[in-house]
Amino acid sequence: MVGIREIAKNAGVSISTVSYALNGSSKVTEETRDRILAIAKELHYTPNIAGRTLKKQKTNIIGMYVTDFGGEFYSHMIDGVASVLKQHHYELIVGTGGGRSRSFISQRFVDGAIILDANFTDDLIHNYADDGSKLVVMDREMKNKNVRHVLLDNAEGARQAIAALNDANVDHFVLVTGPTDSFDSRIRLQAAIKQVEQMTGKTILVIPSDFTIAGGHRAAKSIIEMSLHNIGIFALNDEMAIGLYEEFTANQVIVGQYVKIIGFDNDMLGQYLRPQLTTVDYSKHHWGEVAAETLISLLEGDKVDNQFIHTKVIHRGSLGESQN
Amino acid sequence: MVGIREIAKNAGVSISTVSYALNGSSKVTEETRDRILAIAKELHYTPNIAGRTLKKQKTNIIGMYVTDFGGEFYSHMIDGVASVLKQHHYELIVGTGGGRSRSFISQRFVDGAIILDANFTDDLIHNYADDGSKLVVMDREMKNKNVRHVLLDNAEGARQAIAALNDANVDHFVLVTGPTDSFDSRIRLQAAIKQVEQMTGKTILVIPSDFTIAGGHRAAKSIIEMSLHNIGIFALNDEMAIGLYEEFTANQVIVGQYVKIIGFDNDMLGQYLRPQLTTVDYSKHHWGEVAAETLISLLEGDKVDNQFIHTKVIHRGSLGESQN
DNA sequence: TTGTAAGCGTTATCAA
DNA sequence: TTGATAACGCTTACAA
Repeated sequence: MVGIREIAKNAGVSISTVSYALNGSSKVTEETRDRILAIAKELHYTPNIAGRTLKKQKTNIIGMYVTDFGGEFYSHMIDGVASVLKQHHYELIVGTGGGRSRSFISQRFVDGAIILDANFTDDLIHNYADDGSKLVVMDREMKNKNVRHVLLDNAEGARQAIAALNDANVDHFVLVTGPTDSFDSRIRLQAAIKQVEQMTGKTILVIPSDFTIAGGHRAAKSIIEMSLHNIGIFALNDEMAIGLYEEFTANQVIVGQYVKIIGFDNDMLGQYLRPQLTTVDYSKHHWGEVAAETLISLLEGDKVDNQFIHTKVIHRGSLGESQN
Repeated sequence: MVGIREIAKNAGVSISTVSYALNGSSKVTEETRDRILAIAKELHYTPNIAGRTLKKQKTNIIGMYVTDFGGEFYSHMIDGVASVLKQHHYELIVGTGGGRSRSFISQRFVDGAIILDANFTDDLIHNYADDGSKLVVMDREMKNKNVRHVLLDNAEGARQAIAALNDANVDHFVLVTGPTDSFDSRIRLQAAIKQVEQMTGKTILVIPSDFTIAGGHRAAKSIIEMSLHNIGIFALNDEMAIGLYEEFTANQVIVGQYVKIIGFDNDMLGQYLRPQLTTVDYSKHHWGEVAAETLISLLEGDKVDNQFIHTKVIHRGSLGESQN
């Protein structure tokens, strides 16, 4: 490990001069700066971040916490986060709150964090925030001076889904839910029910499920047993919609005709179903960008509000739409 | 930010006593320890990692670098890495070498790193290693005292793929490659050619492509134009195989009959094709585990060799196999 | 323009 | 068993 002392010795100057030179201060002559820079390069000098952090009390690193690293879901979002942070000269590290790396927040290893991770309880987040950490949450509502939420407009998406089913002239509305402890599921369900009631007054059947493909299988079995006609299913996420497809197909129930399905999330797999899955979409990249911008405003002391991300329906055929 | 000084003041002891108590040293009486711990808790004390790092010259954090966060490919691998690191009390952070976070390595922000990221050049990795960083690479061969590679046995996988095609009694072998700068592609291609020659002496057609779905489309078009009969295609990754499927299907060429396809990687999407894609599989989770174990051995100064991960063929129907 | 020295929060050596 | 103090690598106010 070569540090500024060694460079100073080699250059025949003091460590402060080295520090000034390295940080581009105008206090040193161009000549000494060049000399020092050359020596630093020759010695493969890289600043020790621990030393700097200790002094500056700031790492310029942002932590992002996700429940797991699975799936393309997070991919675009993280890209969005990273692109904005880069512009503002922040570095991004990604971890999962399940590990101990969440302690990076309280240890000030990160200047702030973006949380989309069920491993964090609300209480824990409040504790961090009350100790002064600046946070953005993407999977829950939260009211705290040091926290902002950047949320998908789940209610809007649910209303759009119901409207789309209604446009497809279904007679029965079936809602397949996620787990009860899911914030997204609760909001989507609530908004969907309300929308059906306001829009149509038709019957609503709620099938509790769990956001998984297997959950979709089970839901499809229940639906088949009831042998209703002309039903429209709003699967509160696409994974379950895939499960529904698989089970219906196995039972010769044709999606888009006897049963109409709309999902939520625009999972890539939906494009590989036949007919392709109609779903509620939103830009994950944009969501990430907004989260990052919000966190930076928070860090820089700017006034900033909670944010919402808009949704829209992508029609692909599973409501019986004609495809071009 | 409450530190050990403040705790010391509250407890009426010196900072060193606090440090001992906090670190569970047997030098302090149980009584004072308990008192100090209680005060620390009350004050919401969390150790400042920069201070500790500066003193210990060790962070207990491992960095993992991936090209992008996309897809389920990395997901299982990272899980494998994380599980092993956890056992050894290391923390994992994940970044991409495209950003500046790769400087964490030279800055000693991480004790070691696992690299599976085309953003790093071989030279850069050598530089880090020559400066003393311990590294494991998963996407290239590398000979350096401080580096080990943990690689997929690409050659074995390619031989298995060719053997499977041969068992399916194809007359022509078509190889669809990845980009020429891909290490995986080069090894797979080389081993596949050799295996065809040794096993059969039949004709080999190599179609250069790029590991993408679009590349698969283009390759399929070339193949259709040639109107050969009874051909077996080894797509050097599954994404291209998906592209092949799509294009063949659009041209009424039935996969598993007129054309037989085997892929590589066991991408999840392969299960959604009809017939399902036969492919060369390997455990990504295990791969990650081995990489982590290798890095830890390297960090602890244990003697450790380069490692290889085995492959096997999963038969699903795209070679015309009968499915149960 | 350059140097001296204090201080960031922690650990660890040595003395008491 | 506890305390005083140096040290880790860096930045920065102040002195020269």
